[in-house]
Amino acid sequence: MLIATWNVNSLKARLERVTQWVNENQPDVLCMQETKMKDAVFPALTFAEMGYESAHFGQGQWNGVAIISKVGLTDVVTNFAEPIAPDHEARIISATCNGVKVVSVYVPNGRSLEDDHYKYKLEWMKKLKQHADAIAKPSGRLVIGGDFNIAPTDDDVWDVTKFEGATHVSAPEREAFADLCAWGLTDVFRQLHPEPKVFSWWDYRNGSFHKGEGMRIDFLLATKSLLGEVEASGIDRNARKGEKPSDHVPVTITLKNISTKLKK
DNA sequence: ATGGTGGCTGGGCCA
Repeated sequence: MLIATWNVNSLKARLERVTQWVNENQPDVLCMQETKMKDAVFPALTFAEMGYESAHFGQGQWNGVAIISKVGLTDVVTNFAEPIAPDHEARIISATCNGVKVVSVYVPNGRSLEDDHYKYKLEWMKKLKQHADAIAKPSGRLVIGGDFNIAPTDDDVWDVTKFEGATHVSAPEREAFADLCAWGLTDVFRQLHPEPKVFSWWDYRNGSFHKGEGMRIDFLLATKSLLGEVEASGIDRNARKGEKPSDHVPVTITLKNISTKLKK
């Protein structure tokens, strides 16, 4: 079972790149973020023709998250699960796909350490942990995929000295991420790939991709009970090349056994 | 270089 997460930075602008990547890689489940569209224009039919069910939680101009699956998609929850106070933006959607609880998240950026958006980000991370608790037990089969807008360690940033006083690397953000993991989640890519300076995002500006100036801020976090089934994890940096790329690339994990039963 | 690029939009915000 191949699960992927990808901040597509506008599904309208990225649809051709996304369908091409899906056709080539055939993920069983893909979490998307920043679809930047209303539910009414989400291209469900396009994905259906490719064999995928889909669920989208959009708001329009900004944010928007989705899950597409070809191994079943049930129990869809938009926004945080009850009784958590709902977010005023479309940043989280959950579903069950082939016995795995899958959550697609777009964690707030934070903007700057002084900004109210930064407090909102930290609060949002607390609520994400509550959400995990509401829909699964730490012993359960849960994967949270998404753009966390947090680089957990200095190894996840090209040059941390460029980030003094900035978001994404601050101690409170990293503590919030560590707290979420301490609930019972593992950053699967990091577990399998200890090497530093492997990134999932590069700024469009300044030729950042060409210069290797990126960050690893997109993750698939899995509960312990799934770790024994993990065969592989990857970051497809090729997706940052070519015409009209997103500034993020897909992150993937492969779980053994549990999808083949559904495929004829 | 107080810049740069890209995606909303339709001027300026957001990332």
